[in-house]
Amino acid sequence: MSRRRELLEFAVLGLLHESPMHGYELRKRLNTALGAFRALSYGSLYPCLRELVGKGWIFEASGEQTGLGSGIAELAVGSRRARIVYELTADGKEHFQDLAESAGPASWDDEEFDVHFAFFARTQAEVRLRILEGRRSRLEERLANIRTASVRNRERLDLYTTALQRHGEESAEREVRWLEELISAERRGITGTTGTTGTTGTTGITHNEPLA
Amino acid sequence: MSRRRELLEFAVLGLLHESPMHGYELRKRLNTALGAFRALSYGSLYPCLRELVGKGWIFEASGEQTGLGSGIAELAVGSRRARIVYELTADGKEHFQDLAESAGPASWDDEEFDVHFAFFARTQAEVRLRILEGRRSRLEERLANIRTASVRNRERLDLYTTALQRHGEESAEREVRWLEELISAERRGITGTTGTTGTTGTTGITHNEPLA
DNA sequence: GTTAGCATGTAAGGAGTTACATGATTTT
DNA sequence: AAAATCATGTAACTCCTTACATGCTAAC
Repeated sequence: MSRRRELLEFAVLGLLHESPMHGYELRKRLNTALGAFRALSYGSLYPCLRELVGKGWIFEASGEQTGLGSGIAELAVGSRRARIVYELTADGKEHFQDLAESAGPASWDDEEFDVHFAFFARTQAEVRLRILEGRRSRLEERLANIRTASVRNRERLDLYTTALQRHGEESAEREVRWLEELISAERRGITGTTGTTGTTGTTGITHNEPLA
Repeated sequence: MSRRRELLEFAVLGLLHESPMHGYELRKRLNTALGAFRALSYGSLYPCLRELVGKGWIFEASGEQTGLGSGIAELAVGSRRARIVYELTADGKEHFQDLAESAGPASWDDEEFDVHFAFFARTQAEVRLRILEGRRSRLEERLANIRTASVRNRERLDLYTTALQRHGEESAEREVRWLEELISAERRGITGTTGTTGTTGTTGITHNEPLA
């Protein structure tokens, strides 16, 4: 199973952890809230949901919504089309915790980081710190590369390339600062990241069309 | 042909426009300089090169590098492995110009924008302006979405989600400012974007591991 | 009355990554 | 002497997007 697919499963479990949802809504949330899945198609989502059901991590619950709370799934008798609402099972919750707690080098990547971060509220403080630090050092590597490159190229580049390079450098710098604030807040045991003054680019969030 | 593949072809033509290169180096440049192709594999690149040759946009030239300038392709007799150096044909140059000049809504997307921007030096001023403006309004849409969303959610979100949202918002704001500077510089006819003070996130550059 | 949005799916096809194969050369 | 890097390629497998099919409901 591809890393991307695993990430999708993780994200779905995370969203369902907040509250039960049906596919359509799930997709909307994934498209808007998480940067990684802008442009996720049903052709990806529904098969994924089926698999999660098969694994016993989620189950189909009824469509409570509109009229009569029939209680059983499949067809919401009265009103709109049968909405299949998915809910986490006990196993699903457990599996989600495992995933949230497992932070490796892959988690420092753009997409993974965003998803992990999105579920920080349900992640252990210790793991949060590890992820934030891993992410920071990843960005610092990048910064180092940019800098040596810009030294190496001295004058050789046209103005636009230079502007782009600069832009990237400053973005990375700001994100490092942002992370540093989060890290020190985390170290103080203060989850209250109220200020969040300096921010930046690569949380990938900029690439989102947030909550429509 | 997928949009992504077209973008790759565009990027390859653009890089070869600067100077002839062989596949291995081409890949390095794509992985580092252009954000869109971090993690491009040979399995994608070589087939792409073959197709470009087939279309008559590039051709295989000799591996001048090490020893004897044999002049003919295929095997660099003396030294290292036969390096196939690719070069643009006249048709290729023309086609590249066409692509560089064609700016539609797709060009406002993250990846496309980055690639287009990378070749701005060989793009008409008029087109540059159109792309920058398109990109800006795209980002402004996003900003509007973020803002209405954060109003809608008032208090409902945990601290991390809020921090993330904020971070995204500020990133987008900075990039808009960056674009604005570029746009006004462009309007003044001054290509000299010397200052580039305010920058930000989503040029996607932050997501790069620039020039190794 | 018609368009747009809600809601769930399937099938086909393309596209790209992964993994493998090979071998020279430079660095450690 | 080994390991890393240069250098080119192929094949299979997987995955995802695209497009289609269906039908209800709300808004215009």
